[in-house]
Amino acid sequence: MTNEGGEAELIPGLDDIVPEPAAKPPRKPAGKNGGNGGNGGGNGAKTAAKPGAKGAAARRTAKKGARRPADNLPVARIAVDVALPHLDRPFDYLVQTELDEQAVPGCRVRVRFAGQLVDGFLLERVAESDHEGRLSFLDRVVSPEPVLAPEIAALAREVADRYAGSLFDVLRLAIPPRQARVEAEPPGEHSGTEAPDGPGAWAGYPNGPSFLTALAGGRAPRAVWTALPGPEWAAALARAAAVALAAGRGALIVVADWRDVARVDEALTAELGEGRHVALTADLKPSERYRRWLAILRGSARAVVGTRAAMFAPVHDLGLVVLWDDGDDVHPDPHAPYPHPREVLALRAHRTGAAALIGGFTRTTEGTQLVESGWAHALAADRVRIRELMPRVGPVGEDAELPKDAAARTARLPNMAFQAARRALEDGPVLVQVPRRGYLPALACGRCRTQARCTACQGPLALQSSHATPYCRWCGRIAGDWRCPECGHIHIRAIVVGAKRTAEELGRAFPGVAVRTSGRGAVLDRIGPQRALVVATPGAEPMAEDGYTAALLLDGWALLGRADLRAGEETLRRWMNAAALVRPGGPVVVAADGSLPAVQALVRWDPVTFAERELEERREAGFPPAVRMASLTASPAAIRGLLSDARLPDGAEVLGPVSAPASAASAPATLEGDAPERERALIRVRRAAGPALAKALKEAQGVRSARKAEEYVRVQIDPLELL
DNA sequence: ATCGTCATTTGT
DNA sequence: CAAATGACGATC
Repeated sequence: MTNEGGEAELIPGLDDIVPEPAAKPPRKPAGKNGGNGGNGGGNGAKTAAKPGAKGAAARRTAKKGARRPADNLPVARIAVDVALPHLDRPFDYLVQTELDEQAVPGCRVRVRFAGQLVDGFLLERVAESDHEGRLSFLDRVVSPEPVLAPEIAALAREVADRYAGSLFDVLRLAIPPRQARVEAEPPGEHSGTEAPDGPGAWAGYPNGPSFLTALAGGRAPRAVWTALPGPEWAAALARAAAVALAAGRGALIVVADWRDVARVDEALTAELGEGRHVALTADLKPSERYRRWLAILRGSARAVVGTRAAMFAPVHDLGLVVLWDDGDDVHPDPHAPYPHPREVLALRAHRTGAAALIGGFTRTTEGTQLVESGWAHALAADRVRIRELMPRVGPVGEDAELPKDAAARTARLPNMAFQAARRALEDGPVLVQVPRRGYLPALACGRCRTQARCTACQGPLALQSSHATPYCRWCGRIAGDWRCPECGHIHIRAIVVGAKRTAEELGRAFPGVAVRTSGRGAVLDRIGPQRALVVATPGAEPMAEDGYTAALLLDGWALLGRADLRAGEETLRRWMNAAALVRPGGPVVVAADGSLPAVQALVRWDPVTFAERELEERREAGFPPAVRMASLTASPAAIRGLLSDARLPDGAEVLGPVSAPASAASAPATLEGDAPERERALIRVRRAAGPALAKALKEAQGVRSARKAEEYVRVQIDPLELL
């Protein structure tokens, strides 16, 4: 189902998003009947002729009460739930006459596979099988509900191939567990949709109205969106969804967390009324989750907003896919094969001819790649409008003057931030963004808590292990002779730079002001217009009803100083997401050196130029997304084994293996007591070789599993953490 | 987990 | 030389 040409439907340069042009035709189009209702199906005769097998077959048939294959399309192709990569292909079974009606494409089945009963999905019914040997009958049809829609089946295969994973792993992500009781409930009825009038929040974007017009016309415009600061983004998304629905198509919106789901849900209710859309979040009870998912499957809900698992929601006649804040690191699914919604939604948009809208307040390098390849258009407001809505950002460097106020000094609050907050607190809530506790072990003077810094380059000091000598995270210099520049103390200690501690200290610096915290464990959704200090970790900032009067972005060095390829991009994203909650023109104080590119981008509210430059640098350095990477995590021996089996594409570069970053090593919760030494190798190829790389790794995994290699190598395409 | 295949051993 | 045993690999 592809679309006729439209202005925005450029496809050039789409190296890896676009699959091979046309999918290969299904092997045996369900043409004619199997015919001859004899035992054992089409190829049974050969096997039955063997003397030994004959008696056994006869016995089995007699015992099972002489099951007979269905007259029409007696062969079912089944995707079975087995973990072995080399078995990632359909297996054919016979459909007995009793199950003929229920065994519909997409239904859940149980089959006997290699001696045991396993779950499976029925992919299609065909007239005959290519399989040489005897076919087994289905064990049973779990439910005739066709939970695996054809689009999702094809998508899941594509996603599995893209990520060197297996089909069933993807299906597990795509299809929620069955709830028999919910399935039996009568489906609700819903009304049609009228076209919304006008572009609404899209009026602020020069290309906005044309995007909506193309969407309304049933075309497939694709855009990478840089949203204006403020709360309007949710309404804009709801309006786009309403336009898709009015054109008779469905809409799917993926966001990062439950609070964004709630915001978009609210906006959809305002736009569409009740009952035409559903929200899918991870915290729903399984029954409610399945109820809503079934409403989508059955076509009674045409618009969906949800977190990452919703990317596979079986929306009918998909007309629009949206990913909000595509740089958020919670988007990629933590389950194998670790698909990213940006990729999955792009594949879906392409497959179904749906429009695509990917973006946030910032611009990711991946989004920039999509624009530069011609896959999507840039959709941003003009500078005049941006200036009207953006906050007023002022950087304060590390050497900034500290306030006279003793409490504010203790809170490590630069004077400029202290004064700005004090003024802004007279009009309403002030946001204070602090890095997550334990985000980066920071060292400070054991007496006055002044940040410990490298004497050579001013970089942050850190400890390799708890009893080692501190070293500089920037230049690597060992700081053996550290002395506090403020008080002369010579002992250094780790400090907890966390929301809770900062909140206490700020409370003392601003006596009489309510301090509220939002972070891990207790995340606030929104707060009122009253004066308050709101201390939040990145990503947990509550929305303020009329916007914050000011924001303090503290400890920028901790974000920027991370040894991570994406440190700059990610820091800017977190800053902008917080700063976007501030009233137009409101002061934002960022504790970081004003000459840094990320700080400049924030001051000018220009994430696009920043991302373009960043992508250019990655291109020169050979890093994603300019190239495609895969990571292999396992013991060094297993990694070497896999690499020697893999026929890597030309030009593939193997980096490592070196000892794996902590999160990569511990990701799948292994119950084994002593962890085997985990190392990680990276494979780098040019983007065009991405599909070949995935294929090679998948095949090598298959070879290993067929050979019963006991150690499993974790393969991840596009790993988020690189350094 | 189980079944079938094929090579090897064992029994006549 | 046939029957029994066992290793291996595919798994419909």
